[in-house]
Order: sequence, then structure tokens, then C-alpha cells
Amino acid sequence: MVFKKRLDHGFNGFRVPAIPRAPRSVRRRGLCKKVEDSQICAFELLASIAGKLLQESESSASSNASEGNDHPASGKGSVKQEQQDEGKSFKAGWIYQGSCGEGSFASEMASQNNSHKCILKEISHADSDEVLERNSIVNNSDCSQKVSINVTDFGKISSKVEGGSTHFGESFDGNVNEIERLNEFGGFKTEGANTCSSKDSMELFLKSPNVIKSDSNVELPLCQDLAPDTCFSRYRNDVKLGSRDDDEKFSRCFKPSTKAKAFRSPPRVANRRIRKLLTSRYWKAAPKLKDCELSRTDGLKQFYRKRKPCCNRQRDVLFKRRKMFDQSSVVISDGGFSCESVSNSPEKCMTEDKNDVATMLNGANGVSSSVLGHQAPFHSKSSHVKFSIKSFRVPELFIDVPETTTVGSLKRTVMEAVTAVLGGGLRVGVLLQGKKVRNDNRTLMQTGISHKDNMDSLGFTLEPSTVQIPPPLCSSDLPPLIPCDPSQLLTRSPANPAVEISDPLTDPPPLTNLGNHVESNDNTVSSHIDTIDKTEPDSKALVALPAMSMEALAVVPLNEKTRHSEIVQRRTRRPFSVSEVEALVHAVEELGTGRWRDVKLRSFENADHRTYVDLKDKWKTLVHTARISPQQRRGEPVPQELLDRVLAAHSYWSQRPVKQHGKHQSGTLKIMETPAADGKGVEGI
DNA sequence: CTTAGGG
DNA sequence: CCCTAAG
Repeated sequence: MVFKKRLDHGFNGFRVPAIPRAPRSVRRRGLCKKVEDSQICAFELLASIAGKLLQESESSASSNASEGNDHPASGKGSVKQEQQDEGKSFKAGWIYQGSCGEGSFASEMASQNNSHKCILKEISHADSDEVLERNSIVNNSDCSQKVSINVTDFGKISSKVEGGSTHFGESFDGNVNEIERLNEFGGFKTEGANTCSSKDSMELFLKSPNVIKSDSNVELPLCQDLAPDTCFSRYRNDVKLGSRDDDEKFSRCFKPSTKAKAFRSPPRVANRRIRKLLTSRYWKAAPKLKDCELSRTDGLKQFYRKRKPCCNRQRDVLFKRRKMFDQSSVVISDGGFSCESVSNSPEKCMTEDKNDVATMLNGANGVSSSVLGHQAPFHSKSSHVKFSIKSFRVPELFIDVPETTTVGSLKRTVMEAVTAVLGGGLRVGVLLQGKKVRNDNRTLMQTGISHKDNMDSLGFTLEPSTVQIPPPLCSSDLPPLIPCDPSQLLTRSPANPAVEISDPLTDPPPLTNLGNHVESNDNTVSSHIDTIDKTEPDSKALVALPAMSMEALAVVPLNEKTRHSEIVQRRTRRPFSVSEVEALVHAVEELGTGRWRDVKLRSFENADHRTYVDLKDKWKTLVHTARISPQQRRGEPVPQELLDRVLAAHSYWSQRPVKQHGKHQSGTLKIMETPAADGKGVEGI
């Protein structure tokens, strides 16, 4: 059974801006081909589901009153109660669903490989149908085969056909167990969660018809209509990172959010603009964190310290958060959920991690919902950081269903998976300038998150909270389960940086909290599995857009820059893949050296992490590499052919300065397939 | 903001 | 990759 690598698909809650990702590493290429269609569908499904969840949460948010009721992750017993108690409260609902979903999901996966009951009523037809059809297309040959749909953090989905015997279920099972064993997956109790719970949860969802329908309708269309294949292909495209075709397709798929970059001419600025637009545009769809007020350092720390008992702590947090929400301000702890676990007693954290997660989710939802309600109040206190989170990406999901399954069951399965992930297996990551901020104990100020600075670079991610297992899974041929999301993508690459980046100085002692493990795992995973595209850190998950009017922050802090120096982290190292090199070489062949910006635009438009300076530097190193003996070369070997081209292009362009108009023209490169037709060439003539 | 180079 | 000087 080969598991295809899942493609990353930028997916933020609802059409969201995707973070550009570079093509995956060559290594994974082979694995990644296949059923992309289904992926898309699944993706869509996922998106729709996420949307539903969000909406539901929003709608019901107002109604939640009971704080004490949440025992989110507590597991089995509490599930039903919660359901009843909190069914109305969207937040609770989320949690509950989440945990239930997971459990059910897991259990089902384990127990029934073949059939999934259609607990869920049909949510949306088009989507599922699509998915099934596509799957069937792929798998049509063998009925016994199973179709696996893998939804990554990014929201990308990859489906695979597994040979006759389906192992997915098995493997999944194993994973689940593993997870349980580790306590990583709070809500992942197979036993506790049974179909019933899942059903219930599903019903809960169904109860809010509006949500469901609207979402599915809304979301699916985006991708389905737009050749999904192509969209995905982009990710796989190893050769050209930024090939226009891909971009175009891509953009088509995700019009609104997708890559702002595609649309922006001047990269960053435009990007920001777009972000803002998007933010406003999707305000409703994607819950935002508005007016999140972060109390600074002291406040945060104390805030945490005060709640030691995990359970209580969680509740308190939730409670406070809700409160905050009500006030139209969200409190974001620097540590975030993971942080809590970290700073406090680890063990407890471990066990209750799930709870935390759930809480977190609730908080998020609550936030968004509340945000919607009160956008106005901006308290611009000098020491507060305000921002909004546009949307979150749904973490990777791995879905395995038999071909013979019904659309309805598929939907249900996806729903459950999504619910499970959202409800129990997520943790929040904070990205600053594309880098993961690992140190939970640092204050925002120390981290460099001040209301005045870096707001644009501030991001949040939702990552699978359960980790530890992932690495093995990933590395092994096991299908990437939820935890393993490379993208990490989350971690995907971008995220990875966290590990490297973490500031040695300030980094609090290795708390070895889940969070840390996770991250490290992610890194590991990503390194093994994918490589490229994970971009940023963005990785994965969700993207938080700073779009808010930071300007609103009136007071300028005195210390704004204060700690910046500390923050300054080196960008994570992202070795160029062969495909990237190929793209670079090709671009340079055509454009010549000295036009790095053009090269960037031409071939790396979508690779946010590659700046023209990076490209220039890479070229520099390539030239050097080409000149040294193969034995002296390090890193991923670059095909000699490319190196030859590098030298040829280098020498060619060295002779004809770009600036020169006439001369180079005549000789124009024979070396290159595509002579510089661009600017200079033309001009020269 | 881009380039070009050194570090 | 970073940093910086120079257009």
C-alpha cells in the first residue's frame, strides 16, 4: 500500500488564503501521484465541514451560558452530558463533537473497515458525490480496494487506492491505540466513543441546517468548479515552483483567499492589502479574532500561573475567554494551550491535553463569534496587542472508506474526522514572520509581538496536538495520519523553523511539553516526508491575518522594539530542492543573472519563502557548486546536468551583461532553450 | 525596493 | 542565510 503523499492545499476555514507552498521534494514525488480529484473533493468536504462547524459555533455561541458544563475532552462518560448540556452552546458543541467525533472516528475506523453507517444525514450532495465519483474513478478496478482520503492540515486531500487489503483501517487503528497510549489524543478513545456518540454529534450538526447547507454549498463550489486536479497539480509540480500555469489554476481554485500573492504585483505590500481585503470580505464566513487583547507580559504570566490545577485551569481559561469574548476581546495567552501544559505540571497537561485543546477550540470559536458581534470596541491601550484571526486551516485528516461506501457515509466520515480533529487534536501555534514561536513563556513583547510591530508577520496555526507518534508513522510507510501532518505543514516547513529558531537564549528550559514534542516531530516528519511545500509555517494551519487595523492601536509603546533583538531569528534553512534548482536555472537561463526579482516573479512567485536575494544566493552557490568536484559537494545532490546548465548560463550571462542591449542579442544563447526574449533581448533589438 | 557582494 | 552598501 502506497500512501500518496497528501498535497498541501491551502485551506483556511473557508476559502482562505493559502500560503504559498513550494513543490514538494523530489523524494516524495512518486508517492504523490494519483487521485487528486478525490482529494479535492475531500478537501472541499472538509472545508465545508469546517465551515459548518464554525457557523454552528457562531450561531450557538450566544446561547452558551454554562461554563461548568464543559468537560470537553474528558472522554467517554462526559460526552453525553456535554452533548446535552452544551449541545446548544456552540463552543461546547465543538468540543463535544470534537471529542466524540474522534472517538467515533477512531473506533469506526478500527472496527469497521468496510462500512460506515450513514449516521449523518446527507449534508451536501454535490460534494460527496463528487468525491465518490472521483474515488471510484480512480479505484474502479477493484471494489475491494479502499479509498483513502487524506486531508492534510492545509486542507489538501489526497486519496489513495489501497491494494486489495486495506490497511488503512488497521494502521489507523494502531495509530489510534498508540495515540491513546500516549495520551496524546485526548479525545481519541476508541472504546469510549462509539458510534452513538458520533451519531449524536453528527446530529448536533445537522440540527443547524443552515450551517450545513450553506457551508457545503458555499465551500464546495470553489474547488469543484475549478479544475481541482490542476489545483493540486500545482503542489506536486516539482519542476516549476511558480509556474504560471499552476498559479493560475491555483488561483482559480481558490479565488479569494488563495494566494494573495498571485494577484499582487509587489509581493509584500500587495499581499498585505489583499489580506486586509480578504479579512473584511470574509469577515462573516471566517470567524475572526477581533480585538484580541493581549495583556502584556506580566499580565499573561500571572494569568497562567494563577491557574494551576489543570482542570480548573482549563475551565478558568475557558471561562475567562468567554468572558473576554463577551467583551469583544479575546485573551490570547502567550503560551497558548500548549503553553499551559508546558508551564504547569506536564503530567496533568498530558492527560488533559485534550481538554485543553478543546478549550482552545472553544475559545477560538467563541472568539470568532464574539468578534463578529463586537468589532467596535477597540481599547487601545498601549500595552495591548490587537489582531484578528481570519481563519484557521483544518489540520490533516486521513479518511479511509471502502469504495462501496455510500456518499452519505463518506460525508459522515469526513465530518467525524474533521470534528475529531477540530475538537481534540489541535493545538495552536504562533508564527512570527513565518517562524514558529516556541517559547511559550515569553511575553508577547519579548517575542516581538507588539501592537505596533510585526503585526503583519503574526500568524497562528492549528496543529495536531497529538504528536509523538507521527514521526514514526510518517517515516514509515504508514499512511500519514492526522498527527503526522507534515505540513506541518504545519510544520511544514515553515513551522519547522520553530525548532531551529527557538531562541536558545530565551527559550525556556525544554519543557518538553507536548507542544515541543510536536513541533520537533513535525520537523522530523516534514523533513522526511515532504519537503517542500509546506511552507510556511505557515505552515499549516491556520492562517491568522493581522489584517486588523493595527493602526488603531493608538499608543505607541515605548518598548515596542525593545525586545526585538531577541526575537530576531534566522530564517529556517530551506535547502533548495532539485526542482527548485531546476526552476531557478531555467529562469536564469532566460533572464540572466542580475534580474533576480524577475526570476523570483517568474518562477518563484508562489514560493514565499524564496526571496530574490535567496535566489541570487542560491545561484551563487550553484555556480560554486558546479565548479567544485562532486566529492566536495554537500547536501542534496544536484544533477550534473543542471550544474552544467548553471555554468553555461553563468558564463553566458557573464559575457553579456544584462544591461547591454545589442550585443548579447546576436549571440543569444544557444545554450538556453529559451533565449532571453524578455526585456533585454527585446530591448537589445 | 533591488542588486551585488561579502560574511 | 544575513547584512549592507549602493543605485
